[in-house]
Amino acid sequence: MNSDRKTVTMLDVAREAGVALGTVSKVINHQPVGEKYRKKVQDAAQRLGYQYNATGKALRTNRTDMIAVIIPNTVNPYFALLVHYLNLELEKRNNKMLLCFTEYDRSRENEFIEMAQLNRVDGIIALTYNPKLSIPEGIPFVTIDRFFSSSVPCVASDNFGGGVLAAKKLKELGCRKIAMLFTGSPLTSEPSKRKDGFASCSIEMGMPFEVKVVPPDHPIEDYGAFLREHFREGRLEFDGLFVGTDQQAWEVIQILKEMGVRVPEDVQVIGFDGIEMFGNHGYIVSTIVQPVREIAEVCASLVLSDERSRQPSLVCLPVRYAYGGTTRDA
Amino acid sequence: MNSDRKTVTMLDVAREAGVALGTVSKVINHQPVGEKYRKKVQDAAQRLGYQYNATGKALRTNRTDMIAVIIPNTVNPYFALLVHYLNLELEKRNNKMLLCFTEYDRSRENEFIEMAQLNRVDGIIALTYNPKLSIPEGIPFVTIDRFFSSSVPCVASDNFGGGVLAAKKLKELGCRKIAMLFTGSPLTSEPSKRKDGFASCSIEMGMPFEVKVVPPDHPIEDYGAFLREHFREGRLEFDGLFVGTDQQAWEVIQILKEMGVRVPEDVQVIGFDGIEMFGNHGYIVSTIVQPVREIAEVCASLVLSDERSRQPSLVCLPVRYAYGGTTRDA
DNA sequence: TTGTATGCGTTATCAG
DNA sequence: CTGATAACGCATACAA
Repeated sequence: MNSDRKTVTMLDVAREAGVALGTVSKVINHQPVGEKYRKKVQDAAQRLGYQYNATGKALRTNRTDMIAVIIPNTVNPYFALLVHYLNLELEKRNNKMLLCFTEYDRSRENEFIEMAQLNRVDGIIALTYNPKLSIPEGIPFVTIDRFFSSSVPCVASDNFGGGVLAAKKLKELGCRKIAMLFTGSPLTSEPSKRKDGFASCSIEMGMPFEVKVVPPDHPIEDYGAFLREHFREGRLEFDGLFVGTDQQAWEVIQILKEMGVRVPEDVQVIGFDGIEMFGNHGYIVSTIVQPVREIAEVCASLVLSDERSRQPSLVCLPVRYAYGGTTRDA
Repeated sequence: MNSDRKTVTMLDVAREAGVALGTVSKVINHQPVGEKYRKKVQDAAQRLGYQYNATGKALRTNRTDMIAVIIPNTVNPYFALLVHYLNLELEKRNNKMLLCFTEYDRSRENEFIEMAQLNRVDGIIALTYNPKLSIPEGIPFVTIDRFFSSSVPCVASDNFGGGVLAAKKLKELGCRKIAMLFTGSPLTSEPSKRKDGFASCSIEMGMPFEVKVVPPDHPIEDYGAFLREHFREGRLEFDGLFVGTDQQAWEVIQILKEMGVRVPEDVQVIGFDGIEMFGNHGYIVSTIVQPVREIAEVCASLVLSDERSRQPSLVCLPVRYAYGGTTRDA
């Protein structure tokens, strides 16, 4: 019964097989080796129950085949979807994923970056909120939805175009006066362009509109207050609403219900993100859908790319509109 | 401009500080060291921009402070919540989380276990579906909802008790004939006890009941067929339904709506899990709530425990009932 | 092609 | 309390 007396190393396998250590390494790593040797090594490895040790390789090569993903959490369905596809794309490229949840804590964001470096991850993909994020130099770093500098690639969907699309769609669906509700982060992030596109398009179309930006702390209460201000004689001043995210759109709809405003009869609502009930049971609101899969693919591809120079500094991916029951285009 | 010419090591710091390598290691690891030496080392480290390398430590100590979590995905809200709390508890104990998504693929489950071992994780927490899971010997292993053997700790909520609670609640809410819809995995898993508790309690209470178990492939279609079989003269035979999971309960309710059966007026529905809309906006159905936080806590605590022997082989955590709009106890 | 020897950065032992 | 030195398991340049 010699169980886990001592861990079996490549050297042990080499001795057992009657070959040299280097030969074993080559067999394990699928490098060209004489067929007889290959078999001898494989047999010996089998006999001894040899198990490869990735920490040795990591130390030697300074590569871990591991990418750190830094994200607020996975409870938010959009983040869950993003993580899902990121994992898929990383796995496809033979990389592991080290997941770090920040819970929107800015100091944690920096701590995780530090931790990831200590653990010698091969790269970092980050969706963060700290405007003063300390982005390391020597390691591939890709951000989602946050532009820091031209040397740090940022991947985002076409937020401006999404805002334009929402405004157009509301007009097309017969709206006469529309509003956008947006929660503004202090950091001018890519998502803030949603309101810019909305405003720009509304002006161009000659559509009466309003944009309400509220601070990130209590968005829903502030949205409620705004809506009540514009609610007179049992009627909402707007017949079309574009809300910054699907979740907020859903929350706004709850408020509207309480006010006795019907959706989509009295007011049509469009959100942003493309969240589906349970991931595949239809959109929870009419929405501008982010191309999550493509975003993940570009992130993985960029962070693992050898070409560190001459990388695009901002990648914008196209969005699309989808019906979700809160507009009148069934 | 000497940027990343060469990575700074403890030896470099030792030389710069004029002390020995061992001393540097002790300072870094907060071991007792003369105050003067400590300062010298810290200054030198600062000056050189020294950065700790965890791969060296991993090789030397064979510990990575990393726990692998193996789970189908994070798109399912219940899994998302579980991962959320697992991460919290692991982080609290100074461990990193290596997340592996199986997408219910049984061979992948085993591959991830293999991968985790190669990477020398300190332990594995797994929620899997392969009855022939290859559980390694030399590494702490904790399962969720699946009992394999008394040497592999399993953490689950009190599924039997949850089934009892659901039956009791339905009776209490005035039901006269009830049914349980359950998706059975080929592996007799802990969750299957939900139906056992339901049946046992119904019998004891003298409540007419039925249990419908369908294979995991097309649960919803089969549920629909079952419901239509028991739908005669515009009326459902049951006035109370207990469904295996919240998601399935939600899907069943969609089917009932299409059939013209009103919830909760005509039939009351109770699910299982305790899924909330966006994690904190109220339960999506009336439900038996799993103590997710406690499950995560016990998992983390068990997998990191030194006492490998004399660990409980099955930990059952208490559930509770919560109203979610699909019963008549508003 | 195969074999040998060295070093990756850290921890731990053991003698001062 | 400090300092020199030997592993940990692997990859690779270089010699055969």
